[in-house]
Amino acid sequence: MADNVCLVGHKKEIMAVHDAMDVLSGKWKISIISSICYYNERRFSDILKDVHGISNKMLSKELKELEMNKLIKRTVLDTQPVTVQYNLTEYGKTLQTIIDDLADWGIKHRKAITEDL
Amino acid sequence: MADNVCLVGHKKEIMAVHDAMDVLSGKWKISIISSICYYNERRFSDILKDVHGISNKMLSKELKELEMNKLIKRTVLDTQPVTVQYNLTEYGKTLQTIIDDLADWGIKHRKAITEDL
DNA sequence: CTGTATCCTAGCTGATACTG
DNA sequence: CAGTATCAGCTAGGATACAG
Repeated sequence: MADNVCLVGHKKEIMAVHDAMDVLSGKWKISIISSICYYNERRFSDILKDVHGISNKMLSKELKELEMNKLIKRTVLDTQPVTVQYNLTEYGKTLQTIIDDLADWGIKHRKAITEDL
Repeated sequence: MADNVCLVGHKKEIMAVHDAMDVLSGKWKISIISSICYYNERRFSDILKDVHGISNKMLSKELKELEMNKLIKRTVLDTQPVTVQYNLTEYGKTLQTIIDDLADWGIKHRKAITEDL
């Protein structure tokens, strides 16, 4: 068949998407980021409630990974008992567009599947 | 940017993101979609090469799920031997923005991590 | 070429309980 | 409140072989 159309290829874009997913993939990460993102700052137990179905173990693990990837910042507040605050870093905030788009798409998708049954 | 107008909460947005991720999560789906998306149409073996690291078993499984979710269309061509073409459906094309954003972000992220070491 | 069918293992994940 | 520890089941995912 004619492969003359695609001589150049799109390896770069596909790899870029892959790179992005390296950091964001998994069942929970994007939901966690969106929780922190929409509220600006969020505590452990808040996120636990926001992200439906996640366990404390998973949340803890995912937050660590996001922190390692410099997407979120963890701040321990000197209260009694201890509270911990999570914020997006400046770098994490660059994901805002993607989160917004996903929210938009999710709303349309929810409509699509409920109407389509 | 911060739309903290609503003090009550952002459950709706977070749920919407969650809904979107229901369909898109997993290690491979978004990469597969981006492959089909950038080339308009793509065959099984093409995607196998595009998406680095995926096995035929996984690809087969993920394609089925994407088809069930009406994001892609599968067309068997009457050639010898059989070839199968995958395209985004009109619905699948609504993901284009998200894919583009992810590609953009992925490129920046690649730069960020290579400079940061 | 486009898949299916097995087999097998690492690690993801939930449930529950526990610590500081 | 913010996690950690442990157990046990499930599934993602690779390797290989095979079928239409």
